[in-house]
Amino acid sequence: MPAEKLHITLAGREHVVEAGTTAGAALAVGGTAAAPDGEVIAVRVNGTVRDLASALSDGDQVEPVGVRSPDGLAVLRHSTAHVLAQAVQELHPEAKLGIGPPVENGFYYDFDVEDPFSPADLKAIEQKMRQIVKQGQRFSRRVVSDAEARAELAGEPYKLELIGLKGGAPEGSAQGTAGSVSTEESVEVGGAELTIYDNLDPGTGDVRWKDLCRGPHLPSTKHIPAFKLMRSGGAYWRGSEKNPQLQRIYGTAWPSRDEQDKYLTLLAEAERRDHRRLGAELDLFSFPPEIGSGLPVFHPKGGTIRRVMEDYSRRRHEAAGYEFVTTPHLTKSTLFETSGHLDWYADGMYPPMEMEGATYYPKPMNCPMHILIYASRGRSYRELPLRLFEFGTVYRFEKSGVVHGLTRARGFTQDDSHIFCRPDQLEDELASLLEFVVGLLRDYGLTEFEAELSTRPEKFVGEIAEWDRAEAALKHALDASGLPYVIAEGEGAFYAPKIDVHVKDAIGRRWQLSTLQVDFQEPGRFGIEYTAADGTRQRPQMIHRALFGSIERFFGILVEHYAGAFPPWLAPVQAVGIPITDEHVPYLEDVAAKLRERGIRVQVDTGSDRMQKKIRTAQQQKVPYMLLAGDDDVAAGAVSFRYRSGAQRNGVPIDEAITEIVSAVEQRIQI
RNA sequence: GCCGCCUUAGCUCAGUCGGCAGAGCGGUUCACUCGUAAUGAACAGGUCGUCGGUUCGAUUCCGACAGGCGGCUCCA
Repeated sequence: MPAEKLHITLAGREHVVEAGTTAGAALAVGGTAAAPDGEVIAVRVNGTVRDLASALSDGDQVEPVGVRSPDGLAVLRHSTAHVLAQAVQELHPEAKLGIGPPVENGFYYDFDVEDPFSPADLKAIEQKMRQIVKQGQRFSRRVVSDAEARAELAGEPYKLELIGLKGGAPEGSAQGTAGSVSTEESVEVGGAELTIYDNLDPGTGDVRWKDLCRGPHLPSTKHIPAFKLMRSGGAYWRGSEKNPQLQRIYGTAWPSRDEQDKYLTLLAEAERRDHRRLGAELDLFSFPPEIGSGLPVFHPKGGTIRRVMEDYSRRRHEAAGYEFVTTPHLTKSTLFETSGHLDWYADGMYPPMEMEGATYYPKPMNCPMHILIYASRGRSYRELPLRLFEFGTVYRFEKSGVVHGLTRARGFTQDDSHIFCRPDQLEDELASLLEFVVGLLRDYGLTEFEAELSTRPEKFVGEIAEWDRAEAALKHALDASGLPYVIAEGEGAFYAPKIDVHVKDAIGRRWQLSTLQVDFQEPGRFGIEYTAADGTRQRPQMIHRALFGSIERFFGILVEHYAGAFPPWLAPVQAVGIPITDEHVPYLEDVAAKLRERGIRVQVDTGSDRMQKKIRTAQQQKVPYMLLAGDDDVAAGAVSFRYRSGAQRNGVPIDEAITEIVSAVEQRIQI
């Protein structure tokens, strides 16, 4: 028997409301129609996000959900996905529905259609969506039985499949890692019961469209202030290559036009910084088709930056007790048979070459070769930790569709290190290693870091006790580092728990860079040992560590981080002399010679352009310092600065100018 | 690898409803010698990605391949 009065808690305060009061109405009673994070568009009842229209029970704890909260944004975006699907089915009645979850910054919906969507189709669909939004159709939830759902969705084979899955209880998908796109099916059939959402005509109350969906949704489409369709592309049904490919439409949706514009501006900024574009504009590198997809060449300017990056890294590694090794690009197959890589990674390797009865492979990784260096003679506990370092170029046959500029190439150079240590040294070694990694990344101008600790997966090699000890050591290293981190349970490789270090770039994008892994596989497979103090043979611990990941990828990330305006110490051309007239060329050549003596990369623009044009050229090349000289400067023994920022400083005595540039380079400051 | 789109001068792009192509920037040369983001003129530069098919004729239409772009899957 339902109570006539309900005792509920609204945003932490007790209230009594009439039976049958909806959550939205109750919130109005409680005076919480607006939340700090925007218009209230849903509620959290006893911890679960629900529609404003949902009914309450006695004793419910009710919290408002503002549109700018993570849950609120998901409701907004998922509701927009419904509008998208409705528009698509109105324009393309034959389209079958896949799923349509919210994702970071937006949403998507998958459709099975005869012909893929063209840009013109997207335009028409967006137009139709605007009509639906303007009409203010109401989202209305209803609970249905399994049989009812199957009857109503008889024409939607994918929805039927999802209803079927519900019985089989799709396991609660782990929340996606940062930046990854979630395809959680729970959006459709996550709850204890099956629900269908109807889109109701605001005037007649007729059902205009419906979808199997767990919800929750906005009260009506009127609450979608800003959205835009972004792109379409193929996507496998339920994310599996073995399934048919559907057509996915991506969109973005925001609580206001301003926020959407801000987001679109950010995307434009990311495009402006794209390392592939800047790589060509600044003459840094290219991918000659004659060489092959994913195989870059570095031009003199890119080569200079890369050399400076490597030189600095080498110096720091040397100071940190690393020893430098070099290994070949090819190896007999036996090496990768021993390591086990041929068993599980042959697809990712370049195909074998037969030579004089032996089979050779280009190496996809350096570790087995470093292990052979360790194993080249007996090792004493006294020489551990042994830290081997190499800029090792590897080749991986990335599938043709995944090659992407410098960030996903087929040939690249890892700043690869393998550290062999005694078990009792593991913890200290990991802690100092992490400190070293982050310190070096800071020197390249990155300031924001996050880490992820990936632990033992279900399938693993080695002893559980070993794993526990290694995971504890990794965790201690993280705690000591002070880095914010998350633990990804069960996300480790089968042979190693690991720490991944992510950085945020200048426009807030996250990149995964460094990785530290404690390997439980290779030391055993290669049978490496050391002689302990008591004369017994012991197996060393092995740590894999790539700091940049790959030089090429890190290079690409730095290009985007700096938008091509490298700090003076990395800039390929650090200063350009710009004569006011040809007469001042010899004077600037003298200044340039003095700078060169101090190790500064300087050029004098002796071309026939006007001085204004030379400034423009240097500016476009993002040269940090422009040194101008005319009659006044020559008379005063000075130069006039123009900085990349546009700021100027006239009549700077030559010695002072040199000191300024040299010290900016030495201190690695950004200007 | 899969779905879709794209490939014309070094770069960015226009163009040809099938009759051997054009601009701007860049390059070269000449003139100009100028004080903080484009001086002017002339010239050079293209087997219209490659191979095959259709056609009297293909840069244009069709196919395959290569390379690129956006997604998906993958990334030891």
